[in-house]
Amino acid sequence: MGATKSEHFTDEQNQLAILTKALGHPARIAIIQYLLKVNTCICGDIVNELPLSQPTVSQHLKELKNAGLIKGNVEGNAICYCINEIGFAKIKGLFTQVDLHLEKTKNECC
Amino acid sequence: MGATKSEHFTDEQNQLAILTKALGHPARIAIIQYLLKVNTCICGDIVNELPLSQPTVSQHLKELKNAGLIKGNVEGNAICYCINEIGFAKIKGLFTQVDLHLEKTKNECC
DNA sequence: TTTTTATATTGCAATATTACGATATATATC
DNA sequence: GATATATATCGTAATATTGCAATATAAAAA
Repeated sequence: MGATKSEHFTDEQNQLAILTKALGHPARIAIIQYLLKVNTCICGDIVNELPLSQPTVSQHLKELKNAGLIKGNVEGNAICYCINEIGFAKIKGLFTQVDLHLEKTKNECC
Repeated sequence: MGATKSEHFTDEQNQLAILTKALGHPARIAIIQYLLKVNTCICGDIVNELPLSQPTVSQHLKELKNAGLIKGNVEGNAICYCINEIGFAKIKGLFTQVDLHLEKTKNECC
C-alpha cells in the first residue's frame, strides 16, 4: 500500500485535502508568504529567495498552481506568479466552520 | 534526497507547514468534519465513520494530535477526541494575511 | 481473575514526495 | 540565425507516507 484511498472520500474532502496538502511544505508556505509580502506579481526572483535549487522551486510552484493556490502567467521570457483567490476561498470555508463550532461549544469538552 | 530541508526555513514557516500538512489527507479532513458535525466530543466511533482500518485511523488521529489540531483525553476505556483551537488559530493567521492582501491589491495582476 | 472492548504500536509492502543535476524549451536580445 | 536568460521537465536517489495484519496495552465488565 501507500496510495491514499481517495475514492472512498467525498469530492469536497479530497479537494480540501489537495489544497491543504499543497500548503504542507515550508518552501510552499515561504512562496505564499513572499507573494503576500511583495504585494504584487513577481516574475522570477522566487528562486533567489529560497534555499533550494531552481528545479526544486519550479516543482513547488507547479504543485501550488495545480492545487489552485497560485496563478502563473507568461510575461515576456519570465513568468508572473500570484495568489489565486479561488483556492484560498475554498479552504476558508473549513475554517469558518471551525470558528462556528468553537463559538457554539466554547470547546468545553476535553 | 527526499527529506524536507526544514532547517533552512523559519520556525513559523515550519509550524504552518506541519499544521497544513496534517490537514492534507482526505481521511484527516473527514475526521475534522466529523468532529465539527457531532458538535461534541466523540469517543471512538470515528473508526466506524471512515472507510479505513482501525490502525490506520489511529495513525491519522495521532498525526492530527501531534500537529496540534485535535486533543484526545482518556475517558474510561475509550478516548475522547475534539478540536484543538490553538492549532486552528495558528493557521488562521495565514488566511487573514491572504485576505488583507486580496483587499489591498484586488488581485489585479495575473 | 478472566474476558471483553477500545485504542495504540509494530512491522512491512506499496506508493508518494523531495531534491537536484542534466537537459529541454521558449522568449528576448544581439 | 546565434546567444543569453528564465523556466520546465526528466531521471534518479533518498526519504516519507499510507495502509493493514498482527499484536500489544489498558481499562471495564463479567
